[in-house]
Amino acid sequence: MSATEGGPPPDTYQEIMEATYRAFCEHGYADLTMRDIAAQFEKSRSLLHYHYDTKQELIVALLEHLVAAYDDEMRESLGADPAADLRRFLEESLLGPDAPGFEFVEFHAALLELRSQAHRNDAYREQLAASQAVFQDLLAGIIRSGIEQGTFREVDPEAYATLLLDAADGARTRAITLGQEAELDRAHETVVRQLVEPLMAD
Amino acid sequence: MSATEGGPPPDTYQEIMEATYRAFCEHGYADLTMRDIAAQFEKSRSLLHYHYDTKQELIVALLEHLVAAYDDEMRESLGADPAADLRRFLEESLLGPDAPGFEFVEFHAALLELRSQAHRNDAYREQLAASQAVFQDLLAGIIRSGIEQGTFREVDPEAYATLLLDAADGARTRAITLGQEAELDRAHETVVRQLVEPLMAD
Amino acid sequence: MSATEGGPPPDTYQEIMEATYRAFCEHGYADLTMRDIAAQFEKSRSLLHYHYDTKQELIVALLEHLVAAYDDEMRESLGADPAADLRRFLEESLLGPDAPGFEFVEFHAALLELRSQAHRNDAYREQLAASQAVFQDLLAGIIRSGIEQGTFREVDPEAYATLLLDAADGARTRAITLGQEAELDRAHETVVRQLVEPLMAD
Amino acid sequence: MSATEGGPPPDTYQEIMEATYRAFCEHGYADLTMRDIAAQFEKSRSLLHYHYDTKQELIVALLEHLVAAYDDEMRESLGADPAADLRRFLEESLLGPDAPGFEFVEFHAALLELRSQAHRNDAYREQLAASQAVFQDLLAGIIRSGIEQGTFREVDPEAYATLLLDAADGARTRAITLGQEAELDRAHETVVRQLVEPLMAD
DNA sequence: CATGAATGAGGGTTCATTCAT
DNA sequence: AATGAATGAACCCTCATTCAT
Repeated sequence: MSATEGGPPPDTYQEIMEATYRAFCEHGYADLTMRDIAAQFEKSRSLLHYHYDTKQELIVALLEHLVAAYDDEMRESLGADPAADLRRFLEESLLGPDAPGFEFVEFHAALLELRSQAHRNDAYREQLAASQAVFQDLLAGIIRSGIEQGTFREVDPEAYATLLLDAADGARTRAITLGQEAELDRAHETVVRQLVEPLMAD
Repeated sequence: MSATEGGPPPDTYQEIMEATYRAFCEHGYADLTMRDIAAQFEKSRSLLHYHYDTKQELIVALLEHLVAAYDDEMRESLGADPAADLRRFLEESLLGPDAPGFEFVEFHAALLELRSQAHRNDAYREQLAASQAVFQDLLAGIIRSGIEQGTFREVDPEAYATLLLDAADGARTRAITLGQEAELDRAHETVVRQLVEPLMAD
Repeated sequence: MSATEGGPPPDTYQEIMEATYRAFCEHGYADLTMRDIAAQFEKSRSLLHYHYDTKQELIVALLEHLVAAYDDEMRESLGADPAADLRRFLEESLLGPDAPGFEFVEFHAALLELRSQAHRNDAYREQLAASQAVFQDLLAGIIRSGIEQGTFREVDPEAYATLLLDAADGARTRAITLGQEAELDRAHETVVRQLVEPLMAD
Repeated sequence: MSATEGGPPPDTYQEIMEATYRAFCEHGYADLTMRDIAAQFEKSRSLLHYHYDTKQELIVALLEHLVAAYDDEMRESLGADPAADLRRFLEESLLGPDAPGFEFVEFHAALLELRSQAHRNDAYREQLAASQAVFQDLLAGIIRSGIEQGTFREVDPEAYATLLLDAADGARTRAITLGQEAELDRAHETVVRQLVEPLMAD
């Protein structure tokens, strides 16, 4: 971070995050240039560098921004019915949120590009690990609740949560990379049948 | 393809594929330059362009090369015991083949970078779809055999094969991108317990 | 100069000069940025521009500041023994003043960078010419005294002063640019033997 | 050096050196950009980077080129009369060579800018030290010859050569930085009177 | 006086690709 | 078949300076 530390003023921060997000979805990560981001931004390209010394720093800031937003949203979405929570989560994860205007495929496509760089990039890796932990904790919590309620049979909540996330992520990655969006529906059905239903007690 | 159409002479072809593969594993896909590939190649950088008009064409040739090799290998690996075949496949998929010198993590890390480009790149997408089909057919075949033998309970072989591949791929992606290689073992255990064992009849 | 014309208030002026001087010695002239100077300054970067419209103006102010200080110091250092004065001057010029904490090499290295810009920069050139005149007058005065006293043989005081300054400056430049600080001692000896001793009457 | 090592083809090498030299004299060193050099070059800017990886490498190549040329020229210029050789050297050094079209002031001004960077730049420093050694050896050789012939009185040839070079360099630097080209003539007279004439035997 | 925010004009370098032989 | 030479389009980033408060 530059500008004597402290980050951009709130308005500008919002504008920058939104511009970066739009450019991220539109161009993906690999081909994303500072010019692309600036083109989505009302102010100057220099100002991006004034607040974020490097392109990577800006991208990391976007990740932090998104992770924080996810985290907030997740906490609110918990209901009293673990089975319903689980289903809702998988729907959002594979079919996308209802939110209109959310570019599910574009965003996840770009995110996959970024994730593919994480193993060589400490800053990205940390943010992605945090993001993963948010989902993991949420799902494990739901499963644990279900077990305690007697709704779910006894499984290792952490391991089962991971399995669900991996299966959903693998399917999403496949559908997006191969351009087979219809596979998202099929995968959703399969995961529900083979991983959620067997989880129900009795 | 350029140069009298038909591809390089066999020796040169081998050298180019090997050089490209080495550079691919070493630099990943995103940062892979023609220079990097040429550096692994005894002949000149220009010669790469003589045989393959564009960088993308060369990468596609590498993918074709790899897919063909996989395909051959897969067919030979089928045994008479579907449960054992399944286990072996998952081991190779998550823990890597026994083959010494195979850089499992590096290769899959690079491959993920490439896959993340596929949704915008028809040529990559086709090759990756072919590769996916090879695995899909193999696994579905194993499952179908198991069902016919009575070893496995009745499931949709295609859908179940996909689920297994997705779960394994999701786990591999997670382990590699987050730099948590130990997770490969844990994921392998979970997949066997939650997806292979429940498949067994009785 | 900006801001109601007349320069910064005395305290701020001192702080700015000291900050500029420190940055000048630390970074040299060529790589000196307003950021570097501000980093040595307690107040903000903008304040520098408030008091000095341009970077060049600030550097010129530093030169004026230094020349004035030299001038004062020089006048006080004159003694009654021209030969001793000459020797002392050459010692300071080539070996550095006794003053601890004076970064002889760093300062002269930076100054040389600045001098190398003077032929295209009127403002720098004027300040450096003034500085040269201070030394020239001082040395010529010493020599003239020596001749009048009969200590020195008859030479053109102005020309001989210039020769001494040139020889010392050439040697200092050589030692600093080539990183051969030991050459300063050798050059001092040579100048004394070949230019000071032959000056003595008899 | 890039381009599989070995340097540019001779024609291109000449063109690059000449373009770099012209740009060096025209813009000086501090403000010299790769674009400035390319503007003096018939071919593309990229080609400069093809043969010389960095700007610094190109500048070093120019220095090598110039030092080699100096060296050749110097060896040929030696005559049988040490006093005449010395005079001729000082004339060239302070008044410039007869060569029409040689931009004495511009070149030395730019060179001074570059020399002022040498103390932080190993590559420059090495080249400049080599250049200094060429002059030093030449002058010391002349003086030694003169002593052996009995033309000059006995002095330390190395130290006296250095003194001559330093005095000439100091004067040239002064004249150029202060924009007082007339001082070159005066300095030449003074050096001859105070340093060459006293060197003559008897 | 004093500041953080904001800008525009470059500057060096990289890279896939093409050309000439 | 094979090569070294050459190109042009971009890209990230830096910096002095100005603006609004």
